[in-house]
This record gives sequence, C-alpha cells and structure tokens, in this order.
Amino acid sequence: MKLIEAKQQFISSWGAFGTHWGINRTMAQIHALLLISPDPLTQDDMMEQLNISRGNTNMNIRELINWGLVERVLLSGERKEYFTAEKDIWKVVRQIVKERKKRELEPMLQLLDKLENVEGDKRDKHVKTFVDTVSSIKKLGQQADKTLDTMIKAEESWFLGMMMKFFK
Amino acid sequence: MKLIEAKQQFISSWGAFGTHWGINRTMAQIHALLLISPDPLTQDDMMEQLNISRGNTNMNIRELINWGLVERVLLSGERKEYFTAEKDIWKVVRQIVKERKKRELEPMLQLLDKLENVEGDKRDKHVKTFVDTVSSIKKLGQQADKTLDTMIKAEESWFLGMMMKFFK
DNA sequence: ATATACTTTCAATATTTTTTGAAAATTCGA
DNA sequence: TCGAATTTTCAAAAAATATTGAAAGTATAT
Repeated sequence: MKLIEAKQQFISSWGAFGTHWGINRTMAQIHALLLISPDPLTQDDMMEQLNISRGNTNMNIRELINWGLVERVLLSGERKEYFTAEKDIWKVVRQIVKERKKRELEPMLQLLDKLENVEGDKRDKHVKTFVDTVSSIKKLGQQADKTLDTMIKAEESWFLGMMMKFFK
Repeated sequence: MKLIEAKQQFISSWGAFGTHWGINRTMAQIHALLLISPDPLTQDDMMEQLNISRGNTNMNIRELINWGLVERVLLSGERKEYFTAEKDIWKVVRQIVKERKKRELEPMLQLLDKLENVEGDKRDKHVKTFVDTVSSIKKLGQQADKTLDTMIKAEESWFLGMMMKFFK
C-alpha cells in the first residue's frame, strides 16, 4: 500500500473510531492528520488535506487545544499559525483520560452521592433497588477514579511493566 | 429528595452520560430504568415511564439484548414479555468492555497491522512518522487488548484486590 | 380457525449535530 | 495608522441520527 492511501485510511478510520466514542469525526480526523505529520501544519494545510471548510477546521483545532492534544507552534519569520500534536501515544492517552475523568466521571460521582441519600424506607424494594444500584455504581466509579489518578501520574514504563507482570 | 425525583435524575443523567460515549440516549435511559427497577418491566411500562414510542422502545430493548445487558424474562401465566437488566455492575462493565473490544479495538488492530506495512523508505520522514505513529498505537492497543481479556475473565474480588494493592 | 394480544418493522418526520462560508475581528508589518 | 493577511464567529444549510406511529407480522387462547 502506498503512503498516500495508507494515510487516507488511517485518517478515515480514526474519524469513524472517534464517532463511536462521542468525538466528532472532524476533530478526530484533524488529530489523526497531525499525528502522522512530521512537521507542524497550518489551518490551510488541514483544510486542503481533509477537504473541510475554514470554520470547521478552526473550531475543531480549538477544541483539540482545549483537550490538550494539540498545540500552537510559532515558526519564526512566519505570519501564519502552525499546529502540532503530541506524538507520544502514552501521553495522549493519559491526557484524554485526565480530561474525560474531569468532565464526566467526577460530575457523575457527585450526582450519585446526592442520589444515594434519597428519602424513603429501604424495606420498600423500590427504594432498596435504587439505593443499591446507585451505591454500587458509585463504588465502582470511585475505584476507577483512584486508579485513573494513579495512571495519570504514572510513567509509561512503570505502567506497562505493571500490566505485563499482572495481566500476562 | 423523593424517590420519584431521584429516579428521574438518574435516568436523565445516565442518558446524557451515554451520549458522551457514543450510546444513544434512549438506549441508556432504558438501561438505567431497568437497573433501578426491582422487578422486570414490559415494553408498555418503559414507554410510559420514559415517554417514548413503541417502536423506539422496541428497537432499543433489542439493542440492549444484543449488547448482552438486558434479558427477556417469561413470567408464567403472562402473555406479555418482560425484561430485566443485570444488576451486578461489575458484570455490566465486563460485558460492555467485552463488546466494545470486539466491535472496536480488534478491528482497529487489524487495520493498524495492515497500515504498518506501508511501502516506502523509512528515511523519508513522512514514511517514518506514519509508521512510528501506527506502530506505537498498535503496541498500546495490543497491550490494552491483553489487559482487557484478563479483566473480562477476572472475578470482581480478584480485580478489585489487585487495584487496591497496586494503585493505592 | 379465528380473534385477540402482543411484537416488529420501517418509511416518514423530527431532532440534533455538524458543516459551511461570508462577515467581523484581530494581528502585524510597513 | 493603514491595509493586507490571518483568525474567529455564527446564522443558515446540510447531514446524520433518533423517533414516531401505523401497518404488517406472530403467537396464543378459545
């Protein structure tokens, strides 16, 4: 397979993959493009390579920057802005985990905390099932929260080593 | 907070949560409703409690069954079908992991395998960056694949114990 | 065998999400 | 300060996705 074709496939599947995980296709595609580009790109480069409009490109670059996955790069003597993505996949994963934890897991845990204290008699099976379900989700969520914190702080080598050792 | 209100909140946030992870709102809401219902429910129960149409309800129950998260229950002497969700959250998580691994991770790894063998000279930085990126994603993916396999097979107690021990 | 209760399908519709592109805003060199 | 280059915004349009509801299909009791 030729490079150009391989790139296309990579970008397009990365986009499809993203949509299965609640990430918009264009954002995932821009990320994919930057991941496989040796040098920083401009908005115009991305527009051209992905065939998308200026506004779309701009919005999604911005979103990727919010996620901490892409950075602005200033090339001396250039007026235009360039962008580049972190290439170390382990760092990328940690960053995504960190963001999703903050955006989704933590608010969810707060809610479960509140719901756990619902009024009512636990001898009523409706109350009991509700509280038991909420509590067990909360417990799992808290465990995940702790585990992910450790993962976020961990070095790749440490983490991989741990995985190798215990999940062989 | 009253039970009825707590239920509403739980269902609605579970739905919103689902949409962040590529799961359709109604499917997540039906799942939430079944999780907190002590007894099996009929389609009509769900339609009424969630205010959704018959077709929508039916399609999403079916999808939940495909995911292995919901089961049909036959109550003797009853004509109608009843449905119930697995309440053990650890089992639920393992089942979701198992399905997503099969549906998403494995096909992705197959693709990466193919893309890794792109034609071209690795001294060309475009080729090099592409191959390096693909390889490192593949490596991480393979590691995740193995780890998740172990997790799918694991007992809750074993897994939680392991987590406690190593990620305190 | 028929009527009735119940389930499934799917074309049409509604809703949500994404994308466009042109106008406004900003930046920067001269 | 001016003006060209560049970036950002956002209302409108397009596309994707989810939902409805009525008709068709199935199963069961009598």
